[in-house]
Amino acid sequence: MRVRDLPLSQPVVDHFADRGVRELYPPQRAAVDAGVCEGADVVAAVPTASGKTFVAQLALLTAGGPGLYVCPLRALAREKYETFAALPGVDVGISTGDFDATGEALAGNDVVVATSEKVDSAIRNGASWVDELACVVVDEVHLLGAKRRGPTLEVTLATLRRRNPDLQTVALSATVDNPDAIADWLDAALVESEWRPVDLRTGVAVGGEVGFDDGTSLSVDVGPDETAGDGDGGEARDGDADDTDDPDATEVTAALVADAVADGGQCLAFVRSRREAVDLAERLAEEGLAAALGVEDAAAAAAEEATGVDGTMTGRQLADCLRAGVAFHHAGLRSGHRAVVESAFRERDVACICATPTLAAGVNVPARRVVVRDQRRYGEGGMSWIPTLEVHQMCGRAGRPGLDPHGEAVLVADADTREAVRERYVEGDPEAVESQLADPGALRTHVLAAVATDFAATETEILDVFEGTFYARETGAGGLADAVAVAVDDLVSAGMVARETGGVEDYRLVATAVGETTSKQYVRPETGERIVAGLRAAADLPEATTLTAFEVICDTPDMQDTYLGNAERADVYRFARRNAARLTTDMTDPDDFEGWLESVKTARILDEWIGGATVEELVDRYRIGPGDLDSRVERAEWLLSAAEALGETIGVRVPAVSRARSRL
DNA sequence: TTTTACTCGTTAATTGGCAAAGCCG
DNA sequence: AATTAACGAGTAAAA
Repeated sequence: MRVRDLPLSQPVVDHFADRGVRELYPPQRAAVDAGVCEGADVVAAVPTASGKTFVAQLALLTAGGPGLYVCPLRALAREKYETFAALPGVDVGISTGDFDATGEALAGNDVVVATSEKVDSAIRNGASWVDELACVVVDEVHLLGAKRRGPTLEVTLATLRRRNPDLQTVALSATVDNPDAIADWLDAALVESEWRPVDLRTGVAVGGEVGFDDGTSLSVDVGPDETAGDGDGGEARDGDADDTDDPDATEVTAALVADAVADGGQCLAFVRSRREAVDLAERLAEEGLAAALGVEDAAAAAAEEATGVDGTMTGRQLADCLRAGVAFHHAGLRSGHRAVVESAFRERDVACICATPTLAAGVNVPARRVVVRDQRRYGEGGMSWIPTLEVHQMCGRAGRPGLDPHGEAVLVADADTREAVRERYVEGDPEAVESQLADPGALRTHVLAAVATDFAATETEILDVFEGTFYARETGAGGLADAVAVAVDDLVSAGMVARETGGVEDYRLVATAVGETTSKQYVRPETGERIVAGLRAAADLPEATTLTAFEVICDTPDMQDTYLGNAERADVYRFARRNAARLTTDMTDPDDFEGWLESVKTARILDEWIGGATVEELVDRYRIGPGDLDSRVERAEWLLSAAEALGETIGVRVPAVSRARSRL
């Protein structure tokens, strides 16, 4: 099947031909056969990099009206926006929390790219363009199994489809265990495929020996390379002979990376934590990878760029690594640093990125070889195996179409774990996607939204709204009845929703003014409640300052918490005591004292930030990553604006809130 | 004999990432 | 639960 036989305009066909796209990949052909170009609903469960974006473009280009492309990450939204904007004759708009490309009304665009939360928010705020859509494409739809964000995705999609029954729905998923359930939910045709444009072999490494799933094997030299020559024996025995006993996972990883780079291929190495990503990068910097790849100059240029971002310790470490042809990548990095790393890797100026799982789900950075050093991670209830789905996404980054003969994914294990790792990740299937809508917190949020937008005025009508969700299709909406009743009660006692007598049944549910503002500002009900209480308390304080404002917004579930080390606890405690007159919480009062102290720490950081402290100072005074500071500042802006709106709603003015906001 | 360097064992600290407002005619 | 950083004791080598 050829591109020029599809119902696309000539300029579009030429556009694809310019990029070497003339023939369809098998999964794309299957999607066309399923009717993506004729308005059919389709679910495509295919590996990453097997041409999902093209399927999305087909659906959006052939739909008889405006289209919406929903994806989970802002960085991905940007990437797709650029891809779509390159299509001839297509007006594209983008709408994410941090970025509105046009500023002009999104109604005029042929295609809008947005995150799911942004779409949800647009619906709550009554944006008109969502009702005029002819087609919606949901990328990474398996995310509806995610704890917090999954419910948003399924409720949003259900609402869109309910308000617009003719809407064509195309959902793109990673390979999961139950794509048929997702297809069933959407009454869509299922396209399932394991096909990839580049072969992928997956193997398990023990010591320097790798056994791949296709029967081939690979052997690399593991051992400390700083030993000048071997065989001097005698007293130096501890120094250089430890390659005889179990080499540790880091050394095996280093050897695997060095081996691939010697062969001209780039690598990604995944580890468990941020610190270990940095440590591994520094270890690999000793390997002379920049020289092996012949990119010393370009690597030095990238290091210069990284140095230019800021003067933090992290920045210096990154620059040092980049000079050696290595990089690390995790959420503690500022976006400027991340961008340098990503583009340097794509330009082939960097041999290896040592990363936490950020990179697995993020922007496109394919490599010849992927090494997954750690397969377990600390979570609730101790150390646990990383989900198979996630490891598969890491492995899926191996193999650059047209550049590598095949991709290789290597899981590092030891003799004891070899079989467990093989069974779980090489032979094992990814997990099934399960709805998280029954989670009480998620339900409260979406019940409030349904009431505040006038979609529902009774519990029965709320259940109708949820009728179209994945949860309802899997379990039956009736299963939600009790949970919805509890959520309504919670919202009533929180003052977000009121019961009014009259109407068809004996009472109607209406959102209170506070409930409505909370929903429109897109904060959780618990956050709205906390802010309202905090504003009232602040108004009574004799000396409410910006610190007061920060304390209120940091003590909400919408602000991420900041790690409070043992060494700092006493210090933060003294700080809280000193500033008791400016805090809305009585120190003897909070049930969750630890959590509150963390909030105070965050508030303190933000207050020093608006007081003129530099990133460098805050980063080493409070031991947080530079990127963490940025993201907290961003959230604070949002939450302070929500606080202002709520203050106006309840008629309480706290000047400190506006002052804090304007100084951020 | 004193000082420094290094090894080894014990204990304490630390452990992913992600999104969210406004609509102004 | 597991890994690593931090610390301190003990020992060998150097001054």
